[in-house]
Amino acid sequence: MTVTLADVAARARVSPATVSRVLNGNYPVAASTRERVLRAVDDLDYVLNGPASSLAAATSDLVGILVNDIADPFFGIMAGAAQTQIGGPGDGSGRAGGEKLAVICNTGGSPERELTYLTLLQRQRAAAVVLTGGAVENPEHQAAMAAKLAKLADAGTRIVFCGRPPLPEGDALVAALAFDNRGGGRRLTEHLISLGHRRIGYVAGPRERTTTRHRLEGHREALHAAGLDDFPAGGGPGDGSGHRAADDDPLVVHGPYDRRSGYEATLELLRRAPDVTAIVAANDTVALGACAAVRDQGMRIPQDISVAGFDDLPFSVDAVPALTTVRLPLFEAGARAGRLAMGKENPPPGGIATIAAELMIRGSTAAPRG
Amino acid sequence: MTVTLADVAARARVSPATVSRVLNGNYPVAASTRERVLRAVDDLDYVLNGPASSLAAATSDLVGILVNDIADPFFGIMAGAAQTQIGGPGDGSGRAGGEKLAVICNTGGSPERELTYLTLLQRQRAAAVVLTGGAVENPEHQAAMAAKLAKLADAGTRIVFCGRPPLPEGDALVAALAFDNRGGGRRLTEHLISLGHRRIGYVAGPRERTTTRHRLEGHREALHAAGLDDFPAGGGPGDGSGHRAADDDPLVVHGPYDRRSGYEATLELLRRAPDVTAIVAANDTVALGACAAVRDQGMRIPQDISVAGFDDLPFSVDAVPALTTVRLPLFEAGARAGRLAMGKENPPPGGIATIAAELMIRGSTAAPRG
DNA sequence: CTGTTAGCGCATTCAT
DNA sequence: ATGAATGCGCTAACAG
Repeated sequence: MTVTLADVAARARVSPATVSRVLNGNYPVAASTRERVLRAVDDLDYVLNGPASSLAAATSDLVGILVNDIADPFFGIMAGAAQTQIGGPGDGSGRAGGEKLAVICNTGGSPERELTYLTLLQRQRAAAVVLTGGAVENPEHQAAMAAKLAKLADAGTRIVFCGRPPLPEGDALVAALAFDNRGGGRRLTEHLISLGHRRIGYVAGPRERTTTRHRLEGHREALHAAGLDDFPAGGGPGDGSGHRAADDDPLVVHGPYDRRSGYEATLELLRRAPDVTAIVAANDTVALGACAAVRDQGMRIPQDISVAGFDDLPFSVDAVPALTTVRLPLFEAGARAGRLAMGKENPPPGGIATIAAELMIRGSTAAPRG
Repeated sequence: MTVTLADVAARARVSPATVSRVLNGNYPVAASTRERVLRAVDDLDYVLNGPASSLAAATSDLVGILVNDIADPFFGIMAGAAQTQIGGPGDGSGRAGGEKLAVICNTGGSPERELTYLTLLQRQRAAAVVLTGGAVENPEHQAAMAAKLAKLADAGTRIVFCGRPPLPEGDALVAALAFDNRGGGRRLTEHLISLGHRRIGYVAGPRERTTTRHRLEGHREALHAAGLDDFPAGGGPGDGSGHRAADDDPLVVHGPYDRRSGYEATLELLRRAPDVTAIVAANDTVALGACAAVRDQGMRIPQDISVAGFDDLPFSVDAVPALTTVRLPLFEAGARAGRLAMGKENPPPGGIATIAAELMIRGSTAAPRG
């Protein structure tokens, strides 16, 4: 019924071993033989049995890409970019040669699902795993992740972090591409301060996420430097003290990275502190919700209140007014992560590269009135 | 080095077969035995070898989800929804039980890559494949797809179409969920006509895509019914005659489904026909570009010109003014496709279900000026 | 309910 | 440059 490598060998009048060699291409084979085999493959419409070859070779051509939320373009862009480097250009024949199969796994931001996917990928003997987006800063989960990743690395799976800082104990990694969330957050708030804002609301992302913490820390650094913080700016990375401080700050509200959260948090912020003249959102999607809330309260952007986002997703430039935000080179980072996963590119020195964030000043921010 | 099922069996003092049975859970095993095995699994930190079990069982736990562009929320939402039904809720242990691994494959809208991915999935002996989004209407490609899908189906892979019409010869399919693109497009243009618009520009998607064709056909149906078409409304589905007609229509411009295309096509439309009072875009992303172009020309929306989109992506309600569009229940459709792929839900009668599109009238459309 | 026995289809030694 | 033989780790009959 199903045609196997042996069938191809028979038709090409060679041994199975030879067929295997031409298919994998990593061994010298006479040109004439190769051609005969290839013809037999086409004639028989043969498709390699992936599980069988993975079993024999003890490795598969799967590359996993873990994302928090694939419906969010932030992840979609990175994942799509990574896939361009992994899937290979295709030879146009639809025949599928030596390319890898990039598989995007949607964790929904849940630590459990993240681990489950890693186990599934481990089970598949994945060639590489790319982890995107902020990590959950829970000691237990971090330990479990470190252990799991170490096991994957042991089994020969390449590990790449993209837009996420490496794990504290992370030696089992090929490379990490970390976004400069803190620097971006700082420059964004500095911009607002330089415009004359003194009371700035902050709609933060979910707690216990590195992305959330770093962006917020950058914000507070800028406030602190300007002497605008009623609360301490928090300690160094990972000491956790920043959380308590932020928890007490009435100008900071936490919520998920979605539009609705931005809307509601902004309403709450406006209630708590009607004198805020600017609102910084954890990302562009949240900022869109913030804009809607501001408008629904009868205020204009930026005349009555400035709003800023983060990421510079494609729709941000089309917001009205266009959104001031911090651009992250998501596509480039994703592509680079893909190349690292494929071993096409050498890891950065020290295993970690920090990717710069660029302030994009547009129409949604302006000097406060009066 | 690597722990195998035999090791677990030895430690649990049972046969390998028994371990296999508790792991797969599809066979009666005494509770006490099961517990012993499970403990051994935990003690040894055993992870099933996917390739080996797929080889032996002649099927894998992979489910492929093909999308045109994962950076586009249109696909991200469907894919994410499908994955919620496929990945399983996870048992919170990170241990990975019987769940499937949903893998999202980004074709970039390229027919070759689509076929390549199907071959890769076939190679992996995927349990199911979900194809999302519009299909390319190229006879050669359609034939190749039909052949490939038939082979997959033969090998026991379940096939589900989501937001895409089934193939003409498509019998090798479990189910198709098709969006009512034509009806949605028609109602949208009817709405514009009822508002008083007579000259309506249309920014269409790429040619040779079912989605593009159906939406455009709906538009032209509405025009025709109102006696507003200078050109024939095109024949029935698939006869291709609609294309030629549309090609000659100065009020229709084709382009990719992205913001930039919307911007440029709108400029072109405005140049060709300065008297248009409304612009219908192929989707919301394109509509955003159209809005930007309209504004850059110094015109106001909707006072000077109305703009409408399609899909009702999350950001559309936050556009200013909020975008009139056609809502497609992307999440629900994706989830249903996921359930169909898992065999959790029965296929619709006749194998195909049409999913209704709902007109969302918002601020970006209004009556033309006097 | 559990153990025994055979392969699943291929990549790789080792020969030649 | 090619062929022959071996085993990857597991599941699925088949017994018991």
